[in-house]
Amino acid sequence: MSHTLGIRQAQKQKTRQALLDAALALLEEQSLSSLGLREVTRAVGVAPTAFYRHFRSTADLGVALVEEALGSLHPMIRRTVAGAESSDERITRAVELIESHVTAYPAHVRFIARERHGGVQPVRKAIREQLGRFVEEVRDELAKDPGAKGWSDEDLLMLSHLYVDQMLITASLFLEALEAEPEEREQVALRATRQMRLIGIGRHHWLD
Amino acid sequence: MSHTLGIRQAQKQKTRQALLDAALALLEEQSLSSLGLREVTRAVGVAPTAFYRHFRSTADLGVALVEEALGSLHPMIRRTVAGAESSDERITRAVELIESHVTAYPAHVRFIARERHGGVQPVRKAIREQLGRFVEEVRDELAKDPGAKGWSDEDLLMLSHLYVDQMLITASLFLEALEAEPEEREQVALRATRQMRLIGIGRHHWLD
DNA sequence: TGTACATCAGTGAACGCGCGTTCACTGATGTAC
DNA sequence: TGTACATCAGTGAACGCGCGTTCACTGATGTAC
Repeated sequence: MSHTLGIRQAQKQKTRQALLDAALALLEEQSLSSLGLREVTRAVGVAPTAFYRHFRSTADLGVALVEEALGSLHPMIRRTVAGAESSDERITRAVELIESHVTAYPAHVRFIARERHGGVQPVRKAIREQLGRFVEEVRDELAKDPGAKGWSDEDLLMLSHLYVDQMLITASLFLEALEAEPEEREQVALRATRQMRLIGIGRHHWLD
Repeated sequence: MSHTLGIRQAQKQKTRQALLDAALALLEEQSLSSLGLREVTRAVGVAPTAFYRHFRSTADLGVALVEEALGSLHPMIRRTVAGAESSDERITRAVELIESHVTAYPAHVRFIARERHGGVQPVRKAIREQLGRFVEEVRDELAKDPGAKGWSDEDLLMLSHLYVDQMLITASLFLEALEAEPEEREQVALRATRQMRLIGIGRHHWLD
């Protein structure tokens, strides 16, 4: 499949992406379980029936959005954790990375935070699976660290869950602070940094 | 107001509670933003218009549910944190308390987890306010501990946020594991215990 | 290159349905005397 | 205690509206020769 897409395929992909983008925008102010198929097509400017050429239902579209949103998070998480010892400098950099990701993809972050425990089961499942993969990746990263010597696999998993959850919480707080005063964002950053530092200290003395 | 409610008031309260209960049950499988007023009244067995005698809208009902759900959580959180040093025994007891609360009030816990980042703004706000009060209560509890000597208010707040978020995450994991094998619940308990222990260690060495 | 046929993304009319909200109402409960 | 009037939680009909889904369609794009 090295040749360019045909005109027809290219146009289809474009419409599909427009549906995803419109849905994501509409989801800033509501949950997926109340998102209407006609709302989405109206926003894009196509007939309601065109929706079915791309998705079976809004739940199906939601699952596609999970891939899109967490695909864009993937590289960030690895970078954030890589060599994430308790060094203050590294923690600061990690928090900055989270903040810049939220600034770059606020709608994606909001979507994941909202639907992680939302009312649409297949979407919750897709998010759970993706986050599970993140946890494993973080564990693999942590295992590489010399400080992980003597740690059981259970211990490494416990810590990577803690890190992944902490990142999501921090991302969600940055999101809330996006339209607020810069001092509020700074406060979120400071608190998240302290929490990461405390976790780092606990990590350092875990085997004492 | 020491006398018993009149028959009329008592009946009204009963209907109101029936609406809240029915809504909570319906919210196990959907989000508040897609919950219909007619759904709720149908489940209770009253006319749709009766709804307006109690709530302006489903969002208004949602705010009432927040009070109900987090009111029932209040005593638990204080008990969980009181004297929450890193002693393993106390951590184990705290995790057991969370598990038993989730078992006793699964629908309330699910509602809060779902709507904390959900699509209905006034409900998100109500949850944020209640959780903010929890954070302050936990901070006050922590400040009493002798180990908190030398801690700044910022540090205490940072830690109480960490504890409150950790409790919510753990509650949500217990919820997911409710209908699963007992081993899965046990695994959630073990992991949460280790995480609390790690946080406790970090807390202990914070001022080193 | 040109022609004849196949594919299929998007259309537009039509459907039955449940929604939120209004309104005037009823009849049990509450209150004043 | 009894009577006459006020209150108000719950009713039921009616409304206009947007929903998801079906269906036969169109016309640009793709393919075979």
